[in-house]
Formats: sequence, C-alpha cells, structure tokens
Amino acid sequence: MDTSIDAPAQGRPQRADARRNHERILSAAKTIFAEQGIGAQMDDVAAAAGVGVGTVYRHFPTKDALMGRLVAQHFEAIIGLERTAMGIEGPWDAFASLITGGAQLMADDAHMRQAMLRFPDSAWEHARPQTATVDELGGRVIRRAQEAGALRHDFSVADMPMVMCGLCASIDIPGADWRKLVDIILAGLRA
Amino acid sequence: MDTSIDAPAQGRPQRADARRNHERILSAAKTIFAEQGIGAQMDDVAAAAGVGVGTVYRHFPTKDALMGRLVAQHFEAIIGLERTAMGIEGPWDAFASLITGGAQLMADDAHMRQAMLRFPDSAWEHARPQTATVDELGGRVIRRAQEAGALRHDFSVADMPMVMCGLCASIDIPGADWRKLVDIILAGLRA
DNA sequence: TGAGAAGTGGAGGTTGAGTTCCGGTTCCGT
DNA sequence: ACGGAACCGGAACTCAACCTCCACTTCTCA
Repeated sequence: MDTSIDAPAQGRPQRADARRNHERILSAAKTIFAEQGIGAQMDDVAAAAGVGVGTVYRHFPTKDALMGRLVAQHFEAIIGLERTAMGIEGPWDAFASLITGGAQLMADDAHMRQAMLRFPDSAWEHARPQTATVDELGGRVIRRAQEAGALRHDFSVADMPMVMCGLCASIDIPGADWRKLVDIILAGLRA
Repeated sequence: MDTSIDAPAQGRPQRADARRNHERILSAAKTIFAEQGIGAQMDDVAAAAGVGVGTVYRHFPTKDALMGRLVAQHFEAIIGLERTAMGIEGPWDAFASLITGGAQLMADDAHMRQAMLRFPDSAWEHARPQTATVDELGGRVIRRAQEAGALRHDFSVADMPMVMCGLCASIDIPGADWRKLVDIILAGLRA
C-alpha cells in the first residue's frame, strides 16, 4: 500500500527501521481497532506493534491521525470496488455490486464499521483525498444505472454514505442477517 | 411517566423534594443527552437540573443507570407508537407508521441514536421489560401486514432492530435525508 | 569505522470525566 | 416548635487515556 502520504514530503528519505516500524504500527492498529473498537488505547497499539508509545507518536502525531490513515486505507479498498463495478456490463448489476461489495467489505472488517459509525469527524479529515475519489467514481456508476432506467432517479452519491452507514450499523446487530437488509434496500432502489 | 421503578421498593415514601428532584434530573438529562449525545457530562446534567452532582448520584447510582432509564422511557414511547399503529385500519399503513414514526422519534433525539449505536449492553439491561413489550406488539403489527399480503413474508420482528439501527445511523450523516432512506426501505419491504 | 543524525522507548505529566464524601440544609411526624 | 432522618451540594478524589520528554540506541554516509 502506498505510504508516501505519511513519509516526509522532502529531505532525506526515512531510515529503514523507521519505515519498517511505520508499517508495523499501521498493521497493528488495524487489528487492535478492529478487535476493541474506537476505545482501543495507543499503548495497546504500541504493544501490538512491538514498539514504544513514543514511536507511535513519532509516526502519527495524534490518535486521530492514525485512525484517519486507516480510514483512508479503507476508502482505497472501496475505490478498487468501484473500478471493478465500472467494468461490469449491466448498469444495474454494476450498481448492485457496489452496494453488496461495500457491505461485504464492512462485514469483513470491524475496524471499518467502527470508523463509519464512531470515528470523530476530525479523523475523517485525514481521508479527504480518498473520499473525493470515492464520490467521483460512485457518481458515475449511479448515473449509468439511472440513465439505463434501472435506479430511482432521486438517488444520488450524497445518499451513499447514508445507505452504507445504515448497512454498517445493521451488521453488528446480533441475530440479524445484513444480507436481507441489502436485499430490501436494493429492492427499494430499483426504478 | 411512571417513576415507581426508580423509587425505593419499600420503606417510607420518598420525601417531596427528592421526588421533585428525581423528575427534574430525568427531564434535564433527556434534554442534555439529546443535545450533546453520550458525551454529555454528569456535571452538565446536574447544572441543567439546577441541582448538585451529588444529588444526581443519589438518584442514579451511575451514568449508565441514568442513561438506561432514559432508554426505557424511549421504548415506552415506541410502545405508544405501536398501540397507535394497531389502531390504524390499513395493515400496511399501520406497519409503515411504525417505521416512519420510529425514525422520527430517533431523529428528534440524539440520545436515543447514541443509545442504539453506542451504548454498552449494560445500559440496555435497564430497559428489559420495555423491549419485551416492544417486540410483542411489533410482532402483531408485522403479522397483520403480512397476512394482508402487503409486507414481505421473510421479514420478522427480529429484523426490526436491524432496520431501525440502519435508519438511526443514517440520520447522523451530514447532508443526507433520512426520510429518503425510510422511503427506500418501505419500498423494498412491500410484498 | 566512527561521528552524528535519526529514531526509539516508556516513565510520567496533563487533562478530563465519573464518582465519593461529608458538613450543611430541608422536610416531616409528633 | 423541634428532633432527627432524609436529602442536598459541590469541592475534591480517582482513575484512565492521550501525549511529551529526553536519555539511550541504531542506522547511514563518508
């Protein structure tokens, strides 16, 4: 995954051990936040990465920044989903794959759910560039489905977070089947 | 609203000022939590009730207990909604009023949303009796709509939390119109 | 290989929110 | 009116979590 965002923009390159630690922290943070949710502590992340807290703070100036980087990573996954969707022939199928795929992505990743529902806005700021791309590509998939007369015309990219957040919240409900909600929402979205 | 749950079960009755303060705290807590969400502080609740923190803790042993009592109150509101729904003639209209009304109830109350999405199970314990009734009445409304052939047959009471949580999460998305999601879900639920 | 820049670790400072404690006050039965 | 039980208030305690600081270690370049 591209780490250039976190590396210093100029000057001499990061030392090898620093680069290694950066990756370890990111990977540990993902696991820890997925397991313990937003309440996970920086000390835990540091321990899981086999590193001191000070090192974590050297790489990410604040907890928000660390969480933000994780959000950004997840949005990169969604961008991948969108590119795949754009390659699908049927306009409706492409759109449906976006919803289903997005839900599946969240179902597989507790951290992403936490991010969607509980991360403070301040953490989302760090993922601005990614969210912009997500909106741009998502908009295209939506427009194509609408032009084919398959998708409700009053649905827009701005409504995607609402739908995805809704699905996201439902995944954590014990004893509920989120696939049924995907089904219901897709049925409700058909033109 | 019934306060007997919080009053001591036996012994001499509460003093008049204590009873008065109990109500004031509950009412202030509702406002404060609705405005500020789960992050609201006990000191703020006390201030809004025109009372010291000590008094708040005399009436509710912990923040969880106070929040739990509020959750219970909200479920009582939902029970009211269900009774109203049972009086509506059209089986589908009755069901739709439940979804719409429940969403509206949550839209009006940030505390309820916080509770749905973020409360620890420990706080929900305080609302057990109410949730049981909610399920019982909700089940009747759902069954009636299904018997009339208006509602998908694979939908059950167990799916209600999923739908409501989904709606709930979407309400907090900035720039989104949750009424549209209600519309989409209802369209998807029609048989 | 050695100098010094870059990086590390983790004890402890700081802050903020929940809870306790107890001297003072208010209510109620006699 | 009065005694005492119940109740009140809010300063202070406690505890947990984020973040800082700096003595020490590791890497890199000449």
